[in-house]
Amino acid sequence: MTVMPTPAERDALIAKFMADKGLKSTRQRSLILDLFFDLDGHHSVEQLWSKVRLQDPKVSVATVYRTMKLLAESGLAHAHAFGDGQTRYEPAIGREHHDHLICTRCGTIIEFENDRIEVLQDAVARKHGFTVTSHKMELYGLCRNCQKLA
Amino acid sequence: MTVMPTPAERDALIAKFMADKGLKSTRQRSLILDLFFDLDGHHSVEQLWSKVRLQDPKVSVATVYRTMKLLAESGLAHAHAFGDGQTRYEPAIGREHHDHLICTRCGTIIEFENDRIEVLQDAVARKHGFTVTSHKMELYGLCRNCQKLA
DNA sequence: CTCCTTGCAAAAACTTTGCATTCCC
DNA sequence: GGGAATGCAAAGTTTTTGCAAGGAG
Repeated sequence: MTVMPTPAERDALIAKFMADKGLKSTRQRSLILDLFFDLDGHHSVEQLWSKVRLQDPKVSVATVYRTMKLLAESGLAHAHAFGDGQTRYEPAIGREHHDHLICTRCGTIIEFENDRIEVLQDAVARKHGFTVTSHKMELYGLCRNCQKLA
Repeated sequence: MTVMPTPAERDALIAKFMADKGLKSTRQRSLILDLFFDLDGHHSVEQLWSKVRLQDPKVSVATVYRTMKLLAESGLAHAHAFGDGQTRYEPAIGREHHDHLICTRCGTIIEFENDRIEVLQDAVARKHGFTVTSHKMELYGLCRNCQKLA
């Protein structure tokens, strides 16, 4: 179900993000966005910063924090708090919504999609008068491999 | 669906918790547990500490942190990270599992239960070879009241 | 030229920890 | 009495912020 946007589509979304927020395009921001959207999975600011520094050692971690916060506010990234103390960000462009299965032993994260669950979630929200803008579902347990080892 | 345990049942669960972990019963711990299990909803350590101090101003916040961590490890409390920077704890005794609708504007949290979603979650996990031990589902959006105001 | 953005370091917010003292059992 | 629990303060983590300097439009 994953629909990768073309590079042009991606750039258009990023350009819209900049325009909507009145942001300037800077060397640091472009670098951070390029690296971030090429990543799969869920990355802490620290992890992202380490990749950024490989290409430009002078970018400060504060800039990465500021950029990711803006991205999350605008919906181009999703922020997750999986239980370790860090916020992890995940690209939200050209992807269907999905949820997570998290192995509490080895940390493996598996993504899944389930339309029927989404439908039920919407129904629940409506019943309570909520307009849902986003949601998170995380299932914690043991993956196949860790069940054998435990 | 909420099934309140009798005070005796609750004390039995707490006693088991103490015994299983080899913990001693202290004045501070008893006070913290009593107050915590009388609360509804999701409370930060800071909030809980402020209630504890009303009855015993000398209890330190470190003790509350330590106690809540033990409780969460033993399953008598659930820890949540709802996106503000704090861990919130919620009593897990005598309650059916439930999930949360969170208003991103006013912070209201509504709890709900939906058996059909749970069934689907289990099916998804099985398909990926996972044994699920717990899960979280959070729907973020605007509550009825904030929709009018926004 | 103007305002936005950055880097740096300091600070803030939350949580954990070391250690001497106190308290259960 | 002995080991566990506590209080206190210091330290640890993660994230935010103030401000002077630099950069984009």
